[in-house]
Amino acid sequence: MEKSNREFQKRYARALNPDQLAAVTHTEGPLLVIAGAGSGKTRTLTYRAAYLVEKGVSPSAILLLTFTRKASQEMLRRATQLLDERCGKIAGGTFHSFANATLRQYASHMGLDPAFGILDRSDSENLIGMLRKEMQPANRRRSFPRRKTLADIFSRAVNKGLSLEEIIDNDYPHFESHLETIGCLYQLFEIRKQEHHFLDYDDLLVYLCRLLAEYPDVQDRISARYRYIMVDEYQDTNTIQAEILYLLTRTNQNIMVVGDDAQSIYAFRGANFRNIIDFPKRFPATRTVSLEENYRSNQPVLTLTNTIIERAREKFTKNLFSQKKDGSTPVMVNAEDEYSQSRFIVDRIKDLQKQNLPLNEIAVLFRASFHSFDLEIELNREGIAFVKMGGFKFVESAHIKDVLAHLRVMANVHDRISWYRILLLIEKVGPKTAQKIYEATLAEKSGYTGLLSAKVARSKGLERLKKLIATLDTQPKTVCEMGETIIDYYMPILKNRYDDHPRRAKDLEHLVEIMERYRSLDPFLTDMALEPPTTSFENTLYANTPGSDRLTLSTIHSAKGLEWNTVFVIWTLDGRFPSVHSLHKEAELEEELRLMYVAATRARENLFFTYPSNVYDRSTGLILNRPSRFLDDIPDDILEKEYEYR
DNA sequence: TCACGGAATATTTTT
DNA sequence: TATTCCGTGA
Repeated sequence: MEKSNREFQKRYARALNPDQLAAVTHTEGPLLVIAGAGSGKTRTLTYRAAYLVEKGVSPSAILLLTFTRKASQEMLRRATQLLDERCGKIAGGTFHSFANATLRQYASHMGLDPAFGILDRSDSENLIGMLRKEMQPANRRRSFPRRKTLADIFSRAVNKGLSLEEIIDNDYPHFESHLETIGCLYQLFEIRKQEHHFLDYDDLLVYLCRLLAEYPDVQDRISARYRYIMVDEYQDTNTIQAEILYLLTRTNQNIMVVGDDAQSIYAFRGANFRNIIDFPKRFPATRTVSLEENYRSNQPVLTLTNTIIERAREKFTKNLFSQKKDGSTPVMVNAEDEYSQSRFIVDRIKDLQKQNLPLNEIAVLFRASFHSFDLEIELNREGIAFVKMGGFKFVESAHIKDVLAHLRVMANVHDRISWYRILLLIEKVGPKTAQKIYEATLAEKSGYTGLLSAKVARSKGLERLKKLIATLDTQPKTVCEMGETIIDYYMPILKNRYDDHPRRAKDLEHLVEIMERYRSLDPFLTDMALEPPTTSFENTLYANTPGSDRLTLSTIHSAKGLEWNTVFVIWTLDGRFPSVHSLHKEAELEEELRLMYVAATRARENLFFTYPSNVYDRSTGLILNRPSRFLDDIPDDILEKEYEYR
């Protein structure tokens, strides 16, 4: 036993550097791992999961929490490769999926229907939009926030644990005059969610937190069950999530959190990077390990990124270093205007292609997704293939949501949002008619009889819907069969509404493939809300096709965790990046700085920044012509300046 | 009551 | 670029 244990330690020591090894083998008590960009964070988590299991810990006693389903799946997959099948049994998932599972189990404690539905972001927006319209007459006067903005305000208030008033004062001062109406709207939103047994993303966390805090017996049971907890991207947790973790460590303190305070870029969604800074205070026995060796970038890139992050006010100091000493100095380019900026990118990409660098190895990153519009035009003109990331997701697209809405009314007749959605697709049916029908379905407690009894003008479209609902209602079917029936019904609508219906029809085929994996409707719908397939059909197609060589365009947020040989960061213009919105708020300015850091640390070898001059900013009336303050006075030997690209 | 068209608007978005 | 929102006319 003793010998095999030493063997086993040696094996881990060979695969990891000393800091990584320290993190992996520290199993008892709180552990904070500060993992710099490119320092092997995922590797460390993966090895630690395998290490625990190899030591004899039961996989079901390990809880691995991440922010995306993909991240947790990937880690468990890699751990399984390292060790064996047991690693697949580790309880892994997102905070939200963990909350979902736990709340369904303990629904009665919280006064919830165990079959509660989940509202994704656009569902919430639709619901808010409906309520907004109902209140309309009161707010004619001045521009009232759009439904999306309202959803933002509500979500931010919950995630930051602040009042609506505080959020509006801080982030939306121009809506101050509407404070009262917004408050009413929020209450209506909360009431309607409860009436319909819906939880939105934020509710999942809030209810879980309350469950653990208010029911010590439940807290005991759950916290005893997970003896080892690991959390990825800890810098992006919000206050509620940190509280949940704290509550989960009641029976033991074997909690490991991994993150990089310098890469905290989600504060606008309520992430609180104080969580990582304050972790040692919350868990006084904390051991802290810093991973500072970078395996991604060459030293010139790291020297620059270290310089950038140097300016952050509050941080765990770390200084990344690399074994790859050689490389060219990052370059800052001043372009005459937006068009020249795009030309510069295109020209440089062509050069790189001539040097046989595949497009897959190049990315153009930017602060806001519209920053790439002009460049996209140029790329199209030049025939350079690209993918834009961070845009629309598969399940968020209208046609997918349309089909899902039909399934959702089958799962829950009271689902007003989905009823309205499918009814408004029908010609000659508007909000009023939809409302009448919805009320009739409520009274009849059945979609089919509701449609029959509603006192509305007959229409061809409605007759078709009646037939569809009747079929779905009376003939028991698998999820997949229901989906196909609905799609048959939906195809004429799709063709009518969208010019690009062939592409969208392919998405629907893909949806059917996904449905085949499910035996019943409820888990399917839950997964669609909580763990949706991340890529659109088109993207998966290209990602799997060898030889598909495309440039990546991405917002910096969506680029986190990724890397390329060559990275261009465009619009590094003061007022755009940092954005004018943040110039007068220190905390936000700090976040912009970290964002610049994240952008720059994506590059392995070549790193370019570009900014156009003489840009007129409509909102402030200012002419913007200075380079980003984050890069402005960096010495030439660290960041080379190339002036005036025309 | 609905459909349609033009104008306005937009930071970032793991669930 | 794409979506939302609102006014207008049928």
